Order: sequence, then structure tokens, then C-alpha cells
Amino acid sequence: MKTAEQKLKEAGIQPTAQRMSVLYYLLNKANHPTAEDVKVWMDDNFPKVSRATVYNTLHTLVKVGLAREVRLPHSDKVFYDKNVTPHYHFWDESTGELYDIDTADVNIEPKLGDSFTITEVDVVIKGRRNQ
Amino acid sequence: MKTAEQKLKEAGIQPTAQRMSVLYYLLNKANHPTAEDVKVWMDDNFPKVSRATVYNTLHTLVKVGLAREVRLPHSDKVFYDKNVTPHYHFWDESTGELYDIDTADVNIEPKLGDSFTITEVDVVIKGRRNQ
DNA sequence: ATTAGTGCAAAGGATTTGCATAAAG
DNA sequence: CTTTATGCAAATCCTTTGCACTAAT
Repeated sequence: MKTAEQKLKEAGIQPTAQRMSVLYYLLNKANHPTAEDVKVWMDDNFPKVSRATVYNTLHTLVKVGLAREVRLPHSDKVFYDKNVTPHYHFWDESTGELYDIDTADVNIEPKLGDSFTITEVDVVIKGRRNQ
Repeated sequence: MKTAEQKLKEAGIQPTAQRMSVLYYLLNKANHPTAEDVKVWMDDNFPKVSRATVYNTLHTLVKVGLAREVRLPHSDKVFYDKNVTPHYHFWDESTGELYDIDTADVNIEPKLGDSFTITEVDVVIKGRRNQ
């Protein structure tokens, strides 16, 4: 398993201490964190980061393909997703937890006709995880 | 076809001039407007409204079931939808236009297993409208 | 008279920006 | 030394809040 440092190097950006920590958190500790979640974790686990660097870092990770931004129907905040492959989301409305759903687990057949060219399909399923 | 005034009365709220105008715009002129879109239109077509009243009115319309809030993957803003029945959205990424999609036009079969209870499925299809 | 609705200005939360300092190539 | 990254504070954007004023019931 690659380290955050390795991933940053492979992505062609400097593996600074801040970036390594943010990416480590995103990959190993967090579940779809917001920028504020990252900031809070960094404040507890890193000598010192500014909010600007947290935002800069997240944008950089998105730009180099190590993270994705996710906007969800239930919130105005932007969430960051370590899963950069196509997938859907399940949002547990009682806990607020967000789960990834494999595209294979949801069969989707849009019949929109020739006048529409589809480039992407976003799906968010709301509900509850039982028991 | 019912007037905005009739709809407001039937919804059990006072058909004030501001509310009638906002609802008229939403029903007959706008396509998924933001609060700011409403404000701009009101500034051009109504003697005087405050931003607070625009927001209050939109929230009220949502509360009484005459509108719905929509949050989309491409924007941080909240959009208001006159279509309060279940439906999906198509977002034209070259024009920014938003179209409603009938649920019948997208066959969706989630196979999530017994541990998930689904209450709602949100779908946003991105692409281009041809020609 | 009470309640409901409006307007204004101030406050709030999330994110971005400008610029100065620091670190890396 | 030239570029890249970080930090801070101020600014911006969207939305909400508090409170006074006005209009309905």
C-alpha cells in the first residue's frame, strides 16, 4: 500500500508535511470530510496549519486526481472523497453517514433520446442503514 | 389554470403582493431560479422587495409545498423548483441549463440488500443537449 | 389588539483572495 | 535566485437573524 508521500510524488507535486498529513487523514482516517473536518483534525494532529493551506491542499489534491469534490442534496458544504473512481453515494438520513455505492449495485438506464448526450450520472440515495 | 393567488390561498397562506409575484415568477417565468435570480427579477418587476422577504417567501413556498429546494453537484447555490413531484434533473454543462427528467425516463434498480432502506433517490445527469 | 408579513442592516458560515514570509528546487 | 508553498487577515458570496414597522385578521 502506497504512502501519502508516495502518492503525492507520483502525482507530481511536492510532498510537503501539510499535504502528507491532509492526504493521510483523507485516505486513512476520514469518511467524506469537509474542509472544516480536515482543519479540525489537522489542529489536533499537526503542529500548525492555516485554513488557507487546508483549502489550497484540498484543491490541489482534486486537481492532481487524488481526491474529488462532492456536493450533496442535504448540505451546502463541499465534501472531499478519496474515491476518485465512478461511484454513487448513500446518505443515511438518521446518522448523517455517507457510504459509497458501487456503480454495479445500481442499474441505471436513462432513456433520454438522441437530443441528450450524457457525460456523467450522479446518484445519491437517501435512507437508513438498518439495525 | 390556477393563479398564483389561488395557489397561495389553497396552501393556507396569505396571498401578499410579494408572494404572488415571487410565485408567478417561479411558475411562469423562471427555470430553477436561485434566490438571487428571484431578487433580480423582483427588482425589475415589483415596486420593492427586500432580500429577506425573498428568502422568507421561498422558504414559505417550500414549507407549504409549492416549491422545492434543489442542491446540485455543479454549484453551491440553492435552486428553487416549481415541480414538487418526484423527478430527476439534467444539467447541460455547456449552457448551464437545467431540465427536469421524468422518473419514468430513467430506470433505476438499486440492489443494496436488506441492510439499507431507501426513502429517496436523487439523480442528476450531466451532459449536453444536442443541436 | 394580536398575529403575520415585510424591510433593513447587521451577523453568520463557508470559501476565496492578496500579500508577505518561508521553504524547496 | 526563482519558483512553489504556507500563513494570516481581509474580503466575498450566500444566507440567516434581530428588530422595528406595517398590514391583516
